[in-house]
Order: sequence, then C-alpha cells, then structure tokens
Amino acid sequence: MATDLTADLPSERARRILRILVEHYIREGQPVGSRTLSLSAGLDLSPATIRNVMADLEELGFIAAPHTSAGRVPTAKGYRFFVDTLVRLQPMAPSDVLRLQNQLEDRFRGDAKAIAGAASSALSSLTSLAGVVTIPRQHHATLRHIEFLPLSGRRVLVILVVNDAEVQNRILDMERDYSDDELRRAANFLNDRFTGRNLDEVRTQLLADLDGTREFMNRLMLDSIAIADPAQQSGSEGSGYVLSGETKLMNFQELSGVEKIKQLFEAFGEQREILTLLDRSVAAQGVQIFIGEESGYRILDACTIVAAPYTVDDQIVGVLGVIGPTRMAYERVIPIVDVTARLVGAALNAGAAAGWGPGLNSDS
Amino acid sequence: MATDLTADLPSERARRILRILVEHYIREGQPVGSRTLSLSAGLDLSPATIRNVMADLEELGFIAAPHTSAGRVPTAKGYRFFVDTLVRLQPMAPSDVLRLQNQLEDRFRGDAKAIAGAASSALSSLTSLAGVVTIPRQHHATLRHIEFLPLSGRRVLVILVVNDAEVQNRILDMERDYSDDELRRAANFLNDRFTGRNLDEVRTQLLADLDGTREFMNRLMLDSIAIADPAQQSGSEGSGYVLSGETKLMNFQELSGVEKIKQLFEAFGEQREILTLLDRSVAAQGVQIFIGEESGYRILDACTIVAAPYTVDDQIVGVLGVIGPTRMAYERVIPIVDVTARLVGAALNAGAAAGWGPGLNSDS
DNA sequence: CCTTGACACTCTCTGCGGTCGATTGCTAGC
DNA sequence: GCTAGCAATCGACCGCAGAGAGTGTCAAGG
Repeated sequence: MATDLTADLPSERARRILRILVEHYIREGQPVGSRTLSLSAGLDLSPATIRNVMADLEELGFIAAPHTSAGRVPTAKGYRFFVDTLVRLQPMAPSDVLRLQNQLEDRFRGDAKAIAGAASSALSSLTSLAGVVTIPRQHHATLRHIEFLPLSGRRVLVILVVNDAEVQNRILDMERDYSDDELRRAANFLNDRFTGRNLDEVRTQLLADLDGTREFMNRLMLDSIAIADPAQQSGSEGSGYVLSGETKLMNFQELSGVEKIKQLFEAFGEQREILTLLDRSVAAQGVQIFIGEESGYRILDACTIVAAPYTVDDQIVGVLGVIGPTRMAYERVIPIVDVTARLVGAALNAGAAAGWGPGLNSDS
Repeated sequence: MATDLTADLPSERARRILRILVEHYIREGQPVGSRTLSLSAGLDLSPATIRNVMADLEELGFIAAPHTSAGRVPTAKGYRFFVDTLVRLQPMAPSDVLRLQNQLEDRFRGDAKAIAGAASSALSSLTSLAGVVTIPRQHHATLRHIEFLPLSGRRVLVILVVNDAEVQNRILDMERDYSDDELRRAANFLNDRFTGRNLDEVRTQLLADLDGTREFMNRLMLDSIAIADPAQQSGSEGSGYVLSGETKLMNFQELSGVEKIKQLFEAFGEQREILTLLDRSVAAQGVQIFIGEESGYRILDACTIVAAPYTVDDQIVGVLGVIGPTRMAYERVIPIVDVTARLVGAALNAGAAAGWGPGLNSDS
C-alpha cells in the first residue's frame, strides 16, 4: 500500500516515526497512538497519515496493537531494528565514568571476585536494572603461591594464590597416598619454578614434562593448577556470576505478574540458563543485545539482556551486562555496559590501568 | 458475657475452638466462620454458641474479622497463644531425618559454609518456605595451618586453614613493613606451636604473651587469628547467612502484593535486619518464634520466623531457621527446625556425629 | 499520488445497580 | 447456659451503559 514495500525495510519517514514511537514508549510505558505522534515535535503530519504509516509498520512486524483501540507498542523485531539502526547512543557522563572507575579499582587490586561484585552493583545502580557479571576465567592469571595440605584418606587440600591476592582452594581426591614430604617437595617445585608465571604457561610446561621423571607427581600438579579455572569449577562457589539489584525488576509493570517474577527469580537462582545465554556473547566482541524472544528462553520473553565480554590482555575472560524489560533505555544502557566492560578489563589488569579518561564511549 | 473473663485467658472450650480455628485457617487460608467450625469434627456445638465464644476471643485479641461478614482469622497474638500452648507438634518422619542427616554430612566434612548451604536448602525443601542459616562462628575451630604472603605496601595476605579443610583469607594492612623472613618465622611459630589447637585458646595464649619479647609480631598474629570469626568480618563474603528458596514465598497470597514482595527481597539482600533478628534467638536455647509484628520490623509484619541456634561443644555458633507467612504449618515446621539445628551441630562436629536416630524431636 | 479531515467502529475502563451468599449480632425461648 | 431464628451487613459477581481513546476507511483537496 505504502512507500517502500519492495524492500522489507521501512521508508525514511517510517523509520523516523518508528524511532519516535519507540522512544516515546520507552519513556512512558504506554501504547502510543497516532495523535500522540502527530503532536510530537519533529513530525509535521496529521494523525491520519501517521495511521497509514503505522499500518505499514505493523504489517512489517515492527509494532503491534495490544487491542483494537490502544495505540501501538514495539515488537521484539521493532526493538531490534531500533537498536541496530535507529538508536542515538548517549555517552556516559565523564563524571559517572570516573566514579565507576574508582569503584572498580579502589582496594580491590587483584581480587577478581570483588571486582566482579563491584561491577555488578555499579551496573545495577547506573541503569536501575539488574546487573550481572560472570566470575572471570583465570587462564591468564599469574601464579603467586601454591600449597598442599594432606587430609585424611588420599584427599589433598590445594591452596592456590593467583594474581595479587586471590585465594582459591579445593579438595582433590587422589589415586594413591602421598607422604607429607612428597607434597612439600611438589609445592616447592612449583613455587620455585613457576611463581610469577602465567597459569596457561605453567600448564603447558607441566604437560611437556609429563613423560619425564616426575610423572607420578604431575597429575597432582596439573589438577591443582586447573582449579583456578571457574569453567571447570562445578562447585557452587567459584562458578557462575554475581547478580545485583534483581529487585529493581519488580518495578516494571510488564514483569509484574507474580507468577512471572517468580519464574524469573528461580531462573536467576539456577544460573544455568542465564549463563549459557551470556556465553553466547563471548563469540563476538562488543556489546551484544538479546531482545525478548530472541534469547530462546520463554522466561525471558519480556526481558532484554545487554551484554559485553571483558578482556585481559586481549583475551576474553568474562561477560557482564544488565537484565531488564524489553522496554529499557537502550540509548543510555548500551554505553554503560560498553564502558563498564572496558573498565573491568582495565581493573583486572591491576596496576596497568592508570590511563583511562573520557572519550572511551564512542560506541560499538 | 462469657465463660472466663476474669482471667485474660480463654476458657477450656474457647481454647479448643481457637485451636480448631487456627488449624483450619492454616490449612485452607480462608477466614473461618462459625458454621464451618460447628461442622468440624470434635465440636458438638451450634453455630450460635460458637459465635458467642468467637466474640469473646475477638475481644481478647486472639482473632479478628477482615470485614463484617467474612469469618475470623487469627491475629499475631492468636498465633502466639497457639504455638505456645495449643499446637500439637508433629515429629519428623524418621526417613526424613535420615535423609537430612545424609545431606548434611555427605562430602562436607569440615567445610562449614557448605554445610550451612546444604542445611539452608534442606530447610527450604522440607518446609516449602525460605530457609536461612547463618555462617557459623569459628571461635571454637581448630587451627590447621597458617601462612603469610607479603603484598605491596605493608599489606599482608593471611591464609588460614581451620578444621578439616576450610580456607579463610584476608588482606591485613599493617603499620610497618615486615620482611619475608619475619613473616616466615611468624608462620612457623604459629604452625609449630598451635596446630590442632582451638582458635580461642590460641588467642588467649597470644594475649598472655603480649608483653613478652615477641610483642612486635603479636599484633600480626592476633589479627590473623581474628579473621576466622565472621562476626568481625565486615567484608561481604564470610559474614551473614545463606538463604534458600526465597521464591517459594511468592506462592502465598498474603505476601503476594508486588510491593510487599519487593521490600521483603530487598531486606533479604541487605541482610542487616534479618541478622539482628536472628541474633535475638542466640539468647535462649531451643526453637524461637517471631510472629508478625513481634519481630519489630514492618516488612515482616505478615511473616513468621522460626529459628533455633545450633551448637558445637555446647557453644552456640550460629542460628538457622525458616521464614514464611504467619500462616504456616507450625506443627510440622517447628520440629523440622529443631532437628535441623541439632543435625547441623552434629555435622559440624565432623566425625563425632554418628549416633543420631529417631526420638530427637521431643520438642522445645 | 500523497495528505488530510471526517465518520463510523471497536475495544477497554469505570461506575452503577442489583442479586447472591456468607456470616454476624441479637433476642427470645428451651 | 445453650440454641434457634431473624434481620442486618458486607464482599463477590454480573450485566449494562457511557466515556474515552484509537483505529480503519473514504472521499475530497493539494
């Protein structure tokens, strides 16, 4: 019927209308009618004309009407088009960047878990949504100190200090008995030879030595190095993510059904689904956005996840982001997630992160 | 008007009616009318008579009517009287006790945090309410191993292994520099002299030595022993409690207002108020119950907390319990909390907990 | 060919009135 | 002291009508 049906894309004018509609809906949370749009600044069209355009947009699947006489709301496809091509990103205020930076670096040097926690609550308070940060992988971490303590019955307690001051520990079930002396020698060997080295290097080196004389100890050493990697850590503590400000999600009517909220919170508790979803954004660099149904999880139908991987030495070690309703302030949230990811990477790089300033937030 | 107004206590008959009313309301969740009670087994009175008694009970403050024609519901005072004198406790099934015991002891020997987590989720799944367990204090714990690692700028990383295999660590800011050698000697001193000893003993001993020659090292040693005590641990990790099954609370209509749920969950997140409330039950032994307004916190007006301290060597080291609506199955919940507290104590006593059987659940 | 004003239509929301059912308090009688 | 009966009260439910908001469509005008 209208302008540009040959392509599947809306005309220039339709885009402008779509953008204003989405922005308006995000602000007000109410279906937007033709009259409201007509009065909106920047448009100089009558409601009737706008109705025609809106009919086209509806046919293309960008917007939908809850019922006959209730204006239109964006669909997931509409939000997708909006964030991909229409949104005008709003850089973070330099003062906010500075504060965030301080929050992440202050007194946390080297403790990755503490940084993740701080980042999570910072994300939440900056966006008024739920913040989520995965515990960083530690392949890249440097070995600081290692210690073995014998327990009863072939069990050995491994204590591993990595980076500046991060302590990991786990109990290993061994295949044979080790004497106190053996354990001490193994620890000494590792400490003497590998302190200050990258855990990845340590592992490779140990693997290379595998057929050497020390083979019998090697199994113990390999296993103990491996505990620093949260990916393998099925235990409750180290794996998973830090979530903050979940309760903020209860403020949004679109999620306010008690039953929905309950399922959402149960999913947060289980962690599994959220984690696999976050893992998807490890693939690409930059900010990734999963809108409503796109996530593939029914529970998140009314939610959007904005996520970005963060890196240390150009290696991706984790993902962070926010979870909120599809109707969120994308233009503010996207830069926040972007900048936070960079600052977390910088903070993890310990001392090396002095030189951050404004101008970070160009965009993806 | 009626039977026993001289005393502030209801007559025998009134008590029976109150008990049946409370039990019925707990089961059905709907205001109970005189007709319903009249039909109830065990009572052989007409609705009119029951109405008279109910009027008395209302005057005494045990029950209240939501509105003129809607039957009665118990007040906080009514529940209080019910749990104090009317309730007929229902012992846990021996099979449940056994399963619980296994859940707590399996593969957790020595790791207090893991035991707390297991107890919390066990409480939640047994009661269909939220389970809560404070992280146990460690005064009583035995020192296994200690280690100091120097960090940059007068900071020292302390790693403390207590009990079987529980690792605690913290960074201490010291007043002067310590050389590597000093730190090594301090650790050796503590390990040689105190391994296997109670942390309390260690502290007393160190205090006694304070005016001796080693004074300069003593500060470091005292501080490092102190980190095992979660009460002093203001940091996020060790302090506080483990909460499980919060989402189950969303099932109850009396808490179903989104705003109420939100405040409740925010209180859970803050931990402070819940903790001070739980601390109150450290005073007395046995199961403590805080019903509705009794807690003193508005947020918990519609909630009841059933809590019991748990002990190691007859010393109270923590509190556990459940949080639910005032309308909960007290007769089942109270024994469950009671038994769980004993089993957690036993599990913390590591190997010494073999001999538990049925017959635990006499009552408070 | 696009835009616009006009008009009829559809749907939700709100308030009103009425009925129904549950329960109470009260009083008179056993 | 207990009980039966009675009027009164109140919430839940239903149907209905009117207001309001927004749509689709159509014919007229640039």
